[in-house]
Amino acid sequence: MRATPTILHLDMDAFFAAAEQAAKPSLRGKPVVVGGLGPRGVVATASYEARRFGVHSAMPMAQARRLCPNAAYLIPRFSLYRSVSDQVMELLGRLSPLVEPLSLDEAFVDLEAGGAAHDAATARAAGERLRRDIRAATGLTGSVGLAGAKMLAKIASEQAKPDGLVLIEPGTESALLAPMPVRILPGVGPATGEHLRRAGITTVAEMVEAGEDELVRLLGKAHGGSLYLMATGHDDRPVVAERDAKSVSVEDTFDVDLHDRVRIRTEVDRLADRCVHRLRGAGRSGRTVVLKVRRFDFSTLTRSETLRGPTDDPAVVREAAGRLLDGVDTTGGVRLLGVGVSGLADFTQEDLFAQAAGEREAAEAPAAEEEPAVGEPADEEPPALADRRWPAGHDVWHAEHGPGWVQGSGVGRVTVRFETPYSEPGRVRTFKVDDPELVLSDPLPLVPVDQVPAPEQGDGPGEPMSRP
DNA sequence: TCTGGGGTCCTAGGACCC
DNA sequence: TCTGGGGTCCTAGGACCC
Repeated sequence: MRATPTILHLDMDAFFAAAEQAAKPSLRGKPVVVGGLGPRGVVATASYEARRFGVHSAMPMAQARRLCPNAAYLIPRFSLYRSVSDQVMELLGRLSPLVEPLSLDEAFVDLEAGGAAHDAATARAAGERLRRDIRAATGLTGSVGLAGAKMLAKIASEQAKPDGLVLIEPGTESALLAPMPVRILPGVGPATGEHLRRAGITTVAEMVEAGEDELVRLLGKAHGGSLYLMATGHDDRPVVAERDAKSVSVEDTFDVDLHDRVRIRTEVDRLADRCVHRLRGAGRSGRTVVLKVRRFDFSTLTRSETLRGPTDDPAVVREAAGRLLDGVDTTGGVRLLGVGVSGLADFTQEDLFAQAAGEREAAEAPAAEEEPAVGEPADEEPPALADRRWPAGHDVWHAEHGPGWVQGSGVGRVTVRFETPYSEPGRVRTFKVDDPELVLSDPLPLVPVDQVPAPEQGDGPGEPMSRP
């Protein structure tokens, strides 16, 4: 806990939904819900317009549709969000070398470490300038919290939402926290909240009153102890940049439960391959393989196996996952399967081969097969025109009408709205799904590249996304 | 049409070693 | 030979976060 409010927490407002509204003028001011569109999808982000209908993150999509039938329902486009996030993180990096991203849309910054602020006034100025720069570079709004500790900076940004800034003056934290519900503290979720409620504790003040020993008795040593510190406003956790990932995992929830043992096995194989693909993309290998199974009744189990040494060999991970699956009863059906690798090490199989093989005739060996980039489709035949998918919200290009996005598709037709981030709301046209004039395209930058203010020094605000 | 996907950290018991 | 204790690794599950 420092005496100056120089820890900054940035949280972008309704990030995925706001990015879609920036990309699609016809959706601005309207309810937008981003999430999984399948029968078991959930809401990732709801725009503020949709929140007024009671729609919120993690809500089943079916429930959201009942509450807000007229919203636009869109599939997440992570490539777009990642590129906007890169621009935002680049702006944070100009404030300080100590930037700790928490997700695509959230980060802590230690302003003091970067010399960007040394007291409340300079911290506030830096926060306001950051908000202006983010809006200029991305067209989106973010909320800023400033305080002398991480926890309080995060609470401040929450209070600042949307599109605001809140600074908590050091010395005022205890009074501020006292009346708040226990759920405000990071680490108090549904279970802990209920636990505390049964003990008659509903506010932060009551946690302080209960005392450390009582919280430890109720919640355990580590959890109780750290929550007592939080409740009393003590939080000395430093801002730490760039932590290495400790595990990599992939999982799929199926539209309908799987019963067929052979099918379950092939899905596990595919998940193992996807997991290894991501692992290798990160230049890592791992020693422990984890299989996750969620059954028809939502009960979830994991089985793990630790190998003799780290691997990034898909066949090895497939076989380990397969052995683990052999020990799992799947009668009744399986709704989710997952494969993960932990115990990560910093080398890949290629390194091992290179070491083992020494300098053995690189020219003689066939070149390693090129892996497609993470998130991109493998090197396959392009689908036949009639088999192409038109995901809702995806950008397209039409030879005659230019850039637009998929508003919907079905019964052999695809509906496209022709507009761009910089245009007026556009017109809708409908085409056959096999129209050769129509192709999927990459997202456009939310702000025209030539209008992004140039940085004072150093690199530009990230690569502009490619145009079709 | 009930409940995603990607992570982190903690606890607790048993094996194993010294 | 019997008994005890501590440390580390592995496995499984659960809470929490975005």
